[in-house]
Amino acid sequence: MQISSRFTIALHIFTCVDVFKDEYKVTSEFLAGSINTNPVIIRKILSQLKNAGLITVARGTGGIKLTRELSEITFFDVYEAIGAVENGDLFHFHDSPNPQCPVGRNIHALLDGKLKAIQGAMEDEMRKYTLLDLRSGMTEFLAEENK
Amino acid sequence: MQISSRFTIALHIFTCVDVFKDEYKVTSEFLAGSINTNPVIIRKILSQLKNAGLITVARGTGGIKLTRELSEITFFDVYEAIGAVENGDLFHFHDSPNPQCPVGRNIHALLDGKLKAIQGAMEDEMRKYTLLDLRSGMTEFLAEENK
DNA sequence: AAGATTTGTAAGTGCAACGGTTACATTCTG
DNA sequence: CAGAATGTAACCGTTGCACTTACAAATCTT
Repeated sequence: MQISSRFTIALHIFTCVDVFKDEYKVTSEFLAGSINTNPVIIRKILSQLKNAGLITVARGTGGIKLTRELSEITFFDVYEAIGAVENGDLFHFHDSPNPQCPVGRNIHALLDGKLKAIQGAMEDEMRKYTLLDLRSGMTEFLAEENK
Repeated sequence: MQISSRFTIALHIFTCVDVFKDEYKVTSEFLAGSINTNPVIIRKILSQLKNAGLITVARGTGGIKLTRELSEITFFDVYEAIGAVENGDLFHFHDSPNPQCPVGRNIHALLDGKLKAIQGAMEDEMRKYTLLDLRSGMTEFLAEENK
């Protein structure tokens, strides 16, 4: 299993919004064009980002605005907003191990801390990258193209 | 999305094999009892662990043996054996972003390294835990129960 | 050699999430 | 009001997961 493409799509959206904000009206239609998917998919993701308080979306007129600086939004914020992982648990624990079995009734408590540490390592790394990193990286790529 | 319960089941299996190896014949049936699932599920997972070279399984007579010391098998080895993540990629990248769009044609290259770093942080943490840690943790839990 | 036990595997079921799509009400601007 | 955009509900097809039944292949015991 993989973490939903909604996560990478969200990052793609943020990049587009900033890159094109002065040049085009960045609507769900426009974004769907760059991402090559359906506008409704985009709107659903925008909805999640809005509910998480990362952006505002203007109805009718269209237009997406960040509520914070690019440097103040990390990959982790986006990952959380998207709900990329059910109940916040990366690992799916098999339910109801046999309580009659000594191993069965203790395995959950035993594994829990270690699995949390593993997931935590991933999430901590996610906190290191901001949307500003993404934006400046894209600027470099585009400059390279225009050489 | 979550990482398949086959991963936690595999860890459960390893724990049982070691805890019960002198006391019972540890068959797929026996394991299914502790884990509370179907023997065929267990056999499939055993098959993957075997293909990865972590264990040998005796047909007919039953019996599971590790090919290395408990301390020589990490959570990462198990995770890899199980194929918990498609193509080895934790993140699902939306396919075919629009190559006509400057962002679309560069987003993949831009994100790739960062996503790999995030996945790498998780996998490195996985390498820190061995089956021996699991075994000794279980021993402690059981000692606690018998107090 | 026969019978019992166990693994290996194919085939099929039900379910849930994902990505996609159509359709339409709602909201805002001009 | 007309036009443009978002918000959502409803539905589809596909895929992977967990589970189950069934049976062939391998191995041990007697």
